[in-house]
Amino acid sequence: MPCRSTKSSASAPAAMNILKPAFRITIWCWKSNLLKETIMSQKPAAPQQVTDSNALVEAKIENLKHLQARGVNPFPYRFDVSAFADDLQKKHEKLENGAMTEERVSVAGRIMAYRNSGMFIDLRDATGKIQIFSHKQSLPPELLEQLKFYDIGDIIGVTGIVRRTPPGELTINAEKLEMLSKSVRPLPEKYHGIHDTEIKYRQRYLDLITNEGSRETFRKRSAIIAYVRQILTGEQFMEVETPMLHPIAGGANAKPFSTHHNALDMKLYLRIAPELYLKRLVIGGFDRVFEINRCFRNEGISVKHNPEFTSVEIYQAYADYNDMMSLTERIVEGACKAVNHGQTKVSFGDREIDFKAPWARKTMVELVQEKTGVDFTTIPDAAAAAEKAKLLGIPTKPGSNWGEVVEAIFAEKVEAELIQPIHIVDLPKDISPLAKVHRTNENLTERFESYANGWEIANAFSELTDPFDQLARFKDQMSAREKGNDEAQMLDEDFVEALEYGMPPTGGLGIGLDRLVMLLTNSASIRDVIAFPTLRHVTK
RNA sequence: GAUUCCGUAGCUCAGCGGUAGAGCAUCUGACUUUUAAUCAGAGGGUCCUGGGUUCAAAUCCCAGCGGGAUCACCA
Repeated sequence: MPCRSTKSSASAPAAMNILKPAFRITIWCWKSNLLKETIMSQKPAAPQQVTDSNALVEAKIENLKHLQARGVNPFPYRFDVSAFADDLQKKHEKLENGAMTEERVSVAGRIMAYRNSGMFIDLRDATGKIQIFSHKQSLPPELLEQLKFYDIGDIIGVTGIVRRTPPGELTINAEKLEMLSKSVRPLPEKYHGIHDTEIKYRQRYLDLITNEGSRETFRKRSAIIAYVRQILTGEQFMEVETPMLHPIAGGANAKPFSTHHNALDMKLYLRIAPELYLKRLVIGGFDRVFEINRCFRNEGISVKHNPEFTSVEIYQAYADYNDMMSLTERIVEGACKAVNHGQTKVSFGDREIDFKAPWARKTMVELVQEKTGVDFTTIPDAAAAAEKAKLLGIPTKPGSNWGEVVEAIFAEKVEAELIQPIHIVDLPKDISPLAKVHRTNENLTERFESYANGWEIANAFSELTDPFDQLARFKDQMSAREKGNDEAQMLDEDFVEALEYGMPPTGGLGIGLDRLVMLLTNSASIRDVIAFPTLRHVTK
């Protein structure tokens, strides 16, 4: 807890005793360390109240009091851990059943199971599980006595000798036990764990304590992000941070969250994309930058959408969208191997997806033609294209431009069938205001979106570097906004000015990391890969 | 936002008009090389909330709250 005040007090320690407990906390903040320790070493108030109570809680509090009565602090400060469960399991993999070692270790973790009146405890730490054996042969009588007051859910430290029991369980023969934190609430059922999705999301810690699958998902999420960082820094990309509070919400077509800065009396938006700031850094001379970023979009929540989500945006000067395709493949294939035992194939539901590079590449209009038989490049007029779409059974919004019509048909007819990884290339200019016009077709841009499992997982362009064209595109977006499209982009004149100083030809790439984690962990919902997904607030 | 399904003990779930149930967890005791430990016993409920129908509602109907799924918007 931050202690911001340096103010000292002349109050004598003795005076503290007459203060009510709640008031003491306030005072802690301005005390010297010495005085703080004096206060903290005082016996804490008898713990009798939790936020709500029942017989199960009371039973644990009783055990806590028993420990205190024996002089045990149920919430001590530290413990010297010398080994982790999984390391021990691996190290002694070949230890024979019934064999002893001479290795004395100290482990710490949560009691997950308690058998034979505590003689056998399953202890779990961050890496895995190990059994603890408490017996009068090695454990002093007073500790054997304390063991009665240990409960499932308590966090304890254990020191002892590693052995393997005759039935084959790697075990520590406890010579010393130490209560490290008393749990006063019952853990969920040990066999089934937490199934209630609401508890899983609102009290993620309970999900993590009880469900190995959830722990594994979040470990893989971390490994995937670590891999992305590793491959990019290995290729001389520089990790940077750009603002999350934007005076203009740019870089994507989306509804922003808005807020207000009091001191500046200024409206600010939570960023919908870091794109325009990252490009400013490229203009500044950082030729290869990336940001693993949280974005915020004030839109619907679904199995694939959370209001805040994580992506990585990458910019590489002197590269184009072809380079970005191969970079996408390197990142995704490599991340897949990193969490999938070196394999490029993963199961997702009843599907198998193979991320092995190179991926297929097809243009958007080509795929639309494959599905509908209509070559929309021969119908460049928006109204005629919309008419054709209607004949295909896909109504478009009135006033849609050509690109929006093509995109709508693509979304309706093609998208869901893009199961194996594929780059959809050369998207319409109308829907790509930050991408460079295609070098051979003025209605298209050098932009691609990568799909897998029917989901967009990456979006990239040869970045638009021409300030005159960029200004024109922004103006088109502005007129779309005026016509009621509240997701059209805002005009960012400062960004155009930056382009006027000269931006090198640049390839830019964004990858949705939550969706990538979903694919690589066989997770059906984005809420299963975001530790604390956005939920409605509930007051208990 | 629309449609639809769900909400019962701390957890996982049965019950679906007629006295509120099981397993785990908890408590008491037994046992002591177990591993979803076992054995004997006990306690534990706002059946999400509020209305309604009925002799009788956890159960049927309506509304609300929360959650899931699908759709729309979107990545």
